[in-house]
Amino acid sequence: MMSTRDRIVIEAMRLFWEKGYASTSIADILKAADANAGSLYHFFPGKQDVLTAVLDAYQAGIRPMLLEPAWAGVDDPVERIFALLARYRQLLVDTGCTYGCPIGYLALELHEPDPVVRVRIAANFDGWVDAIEECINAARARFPADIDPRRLAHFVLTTMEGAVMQARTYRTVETFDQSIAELRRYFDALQQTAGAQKPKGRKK
Amino acid sequence: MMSTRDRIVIEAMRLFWEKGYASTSIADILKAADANAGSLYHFFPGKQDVLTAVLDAYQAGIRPMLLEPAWAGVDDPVERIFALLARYRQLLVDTGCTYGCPIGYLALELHEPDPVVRVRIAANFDGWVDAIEECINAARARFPADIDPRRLAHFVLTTMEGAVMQARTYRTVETFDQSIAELRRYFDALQQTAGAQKPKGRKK
DNA sequence: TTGAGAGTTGAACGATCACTCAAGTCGCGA
DNA sequence: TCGCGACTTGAGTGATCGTTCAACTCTCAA
Repeated sequence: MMSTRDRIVIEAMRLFWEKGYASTSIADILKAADANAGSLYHFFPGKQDVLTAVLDAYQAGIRPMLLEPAWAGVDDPVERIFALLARYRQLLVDTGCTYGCPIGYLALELHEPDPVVRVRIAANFDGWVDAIEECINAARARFPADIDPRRLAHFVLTTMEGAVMQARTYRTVETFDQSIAELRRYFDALQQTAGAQKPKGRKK
Repeated sequence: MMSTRDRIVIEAMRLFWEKGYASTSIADILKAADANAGSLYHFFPGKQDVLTAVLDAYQAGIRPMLLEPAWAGVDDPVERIFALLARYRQLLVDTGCTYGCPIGYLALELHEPDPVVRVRIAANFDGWVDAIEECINAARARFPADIDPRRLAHFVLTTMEGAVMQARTYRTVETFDQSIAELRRYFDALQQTAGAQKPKGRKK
């Protein structure tokens, strides 16, 4: 059976994702988690502590909930990067281009966040970038020697977050697809420069 | 003399930029604009109408307040793109990496915004992308024939917004600089492919 | 001089916010 | 069987939210 604490965190994850942090009231969380105010404040000193628990839960879920499903059946490291991006595309399609990356959402909403919160958002980004960097390093030989794998990995995150933001604003996956297409072209150009070894398994 | 209505819009622009829409109260705006509640509601039916007025003001200011200062003394169209990005970099530096693009901020904060609001955010993005597209078209001969100028312009916006988001999260311009550096490398690769005509005036 | 409309004043409204707390239920070791 | 700590209950707190409104001042055309 799921504990009250877990139910609160899970429903808060969903609500922060759907409505944002500021627009989600404690009452919203309590109703969704079928709990009372006293229970929530028994586990969490305040609303912000619910947020930090949510961010910790996201971070813990990066590999099992995000990367592993996205990478199932995809072996080529570079294709894994684009498989992950395709995952976000699917998220946009499934929600009518209204819900994007929950972390990026919180990153922009909380303008002057408590360091406790900001550090956790940064940690989530780091976990994501780590995964991309692994892929780039696994295909290191295909890229020019002077590229910086981590810098390029950050650029993939930059593209994803920016593309999701535009897709949500325009309510179209088209802008998302076009940004990813430009990123693909950049990757192709990089790999072409280095000599284009074993480009295997590219879809479509 | 500046009218009460103008003062309200200008202070609301600043406050929405600094604290976000939801976190800015009517009382905040009234205090900053030195006005009373009745005056605000004389000009605006509600808080959301203040927001639409702010978005209209941003859109009207794109050329005179953003593009013209950024492009002063920069003639090369491609360098104008990066001069505009440098403008956002300066904004980050001046504010200790806390304030980024006000439109991107609102775009993510308002999750299921009234169409009236969403259309205005999209219009702001469009105005920005139009400017970039003009630059690309002005240097059309330097790029491969099969690139889509508007698509590439959207990609510049994608990069800017994503880079600003990360800079704010990490509280460093470094991540911003690195993303822009990757974009520069992409532009260089594109122009190299097409034959590299007249690369003039690149700084540093 | 007068009247009317534009603009201003600021107290007050009900709703909702994050949060508190005294009283209660429950499981479990002693 | 007892007692204690973990957890739950839900009414209630003051603060703040967006918004209303009747009364007021000011400007200027008639």
